[in-house]
Amino acid sequence: MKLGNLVGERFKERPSDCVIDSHALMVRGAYIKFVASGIYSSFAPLKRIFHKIEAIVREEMDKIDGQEVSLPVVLPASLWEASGRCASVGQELVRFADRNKAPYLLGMTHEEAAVQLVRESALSYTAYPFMIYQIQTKFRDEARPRAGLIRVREFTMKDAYSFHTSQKDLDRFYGKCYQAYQKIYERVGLPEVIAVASGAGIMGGDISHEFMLLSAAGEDSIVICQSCQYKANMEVAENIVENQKDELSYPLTQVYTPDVQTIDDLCSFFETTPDRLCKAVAYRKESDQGIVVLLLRGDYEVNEAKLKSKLGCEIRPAEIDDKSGLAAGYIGPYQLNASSDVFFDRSLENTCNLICGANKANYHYSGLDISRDIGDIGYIDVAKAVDGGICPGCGSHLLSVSRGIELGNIFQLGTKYTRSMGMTYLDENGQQQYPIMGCYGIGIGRLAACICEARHDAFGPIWPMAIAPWQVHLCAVRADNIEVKTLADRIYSELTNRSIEVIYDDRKVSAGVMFSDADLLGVPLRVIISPRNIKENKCEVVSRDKTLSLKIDMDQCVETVIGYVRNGK
RNA sequence: CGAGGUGUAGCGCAGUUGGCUAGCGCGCCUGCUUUGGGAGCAGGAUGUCGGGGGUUCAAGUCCCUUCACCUCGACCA
Repeated sequence: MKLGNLVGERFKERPSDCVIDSHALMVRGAYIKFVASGIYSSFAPLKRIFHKIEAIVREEMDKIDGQEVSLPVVLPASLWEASGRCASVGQELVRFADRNKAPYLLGMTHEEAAVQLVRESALSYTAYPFMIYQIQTKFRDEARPRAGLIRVREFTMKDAYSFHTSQKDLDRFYGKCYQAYQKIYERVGLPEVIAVASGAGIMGGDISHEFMLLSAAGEDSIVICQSCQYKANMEVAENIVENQKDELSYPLTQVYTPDVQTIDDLCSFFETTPDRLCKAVAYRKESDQGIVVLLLRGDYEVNEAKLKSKLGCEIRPAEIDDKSGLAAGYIGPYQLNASSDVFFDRSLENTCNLICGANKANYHYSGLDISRDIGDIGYIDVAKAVDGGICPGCGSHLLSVSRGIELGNIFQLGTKYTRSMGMTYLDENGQQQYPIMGCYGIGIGRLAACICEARHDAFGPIWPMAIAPWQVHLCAVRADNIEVKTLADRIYSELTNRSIEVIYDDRKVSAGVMFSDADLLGVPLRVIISPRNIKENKCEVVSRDKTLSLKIDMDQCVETVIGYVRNGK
């Protein structure tokens, strides 16, 4: 198509509310148009990118025997009541009533709808296994959309659901899907995406992986071992601490510490380091409003995700008042008010001579030896893994913590949904069984944004050939020159006739404008027809990533370009 | 939900202790000149100053209220 007809205004100034580059470039290049917080319309270039990504996703899903289906966006609330999620999921689920006041909701994930679709169609074990998938709009009323297309409320997602008659078969398929995902990220131009072990979140289930692009703009923390294959989301990363007890355990001694509350203050007061402190953090459980006190070594942070899953309920930081019986800033394990649940983190195992709060204002203890002073207690793992920490996989001290953007996930769901929704089949022995499920998601828009985030320069995105909105950007520099125009028109129609996707710029604008717009559109191959080139009977073929720049004879132009396109240049 | 910030033309912004017809750059339209990295000159169009209420002779500016958006946190497949 001709660039002059492409609707959408490109401009050079960076929009003030864009924090990350992919967002700024997508606005500047007229890929997206803001509609409301976390809600965008897409212009043609982005829609074309979506089509290509979706085509790749479809191919890879079909290769592992996926069947594309379509599930509704609007679902009756009763479907989610059956699984229990109507109650368990919070405000991100949009609920509304139809004209008859019947409750409905907007699908944010489709396990229930998937089970509902196939429930009566797979009554015999011979129907298994199978996988259904769809590519569809989801709506999640996120508390805080951000970063352009990275975190939005309305988005397109490929979601897939597989059904199996044994854990072994689910394991097998899970592995195939894992590989299919890696293939997808490779094909769309992000081979550096890694898989990390993750938590279940609202999906429920056991084993799960997230596919992550390491990026400073990421919202997740990822723990990676530099020496083995261990990779995990911070939410589930095990934290291992190996302490050596001092030879001498000093007696527990109360010390007057006026107005010394923070870790920093304590360290300077006692002239010591945070690892010699026993820190206390208090939470309130949402389930019964009970207080939980967590004790951990002063140089570690609480991993609230791990704590939540240990407690099995939501938590929030406890506001410490008089009623709680806790002395804010001076909480310690020794003679702690017994009305709280108390947990000791692993980081305190095998320690002595610690400093801790004395449970009364302005006093601390020194010389704490937990096994001597508190007794024989169990330790749990609720601290955040740290840079340089011990790897649970290989035991090296080579853990590093990075930021990452989640580009997809795969879950083993077990029978949570089939059981709650009464989906059964008869096995070889005529026994009624619940199928075991897996589910697999990829956000299409977020993937496009991440490709832009990972593949751009100061002037615009550098789209990989496989997903670029067009394959070739044809520039007729000085289109007012009849010779240029005639030649460029001819090249355009020849390339188009050979099924090459060409965006053709024959506007009567200066070269600067033309090239800047081309940079913003990020098309991988650029062909330049200009009076200067025509004089030598040449045309120019350059790549957006600047790795290729050649002048070739005009009559070889079409073949050369087609060659590069086919090679995925 | 907590804390902070911003709303003035399509975009980026200025607008002082309230004061005349609300400006600048980019973009847009017309004409002429230019033409290999966002051209020059001349002319032109475009504003409920986020909304509502108030104070005042007078409000973009002060007060109250409300909405939207952004950032950090909380939350989150």
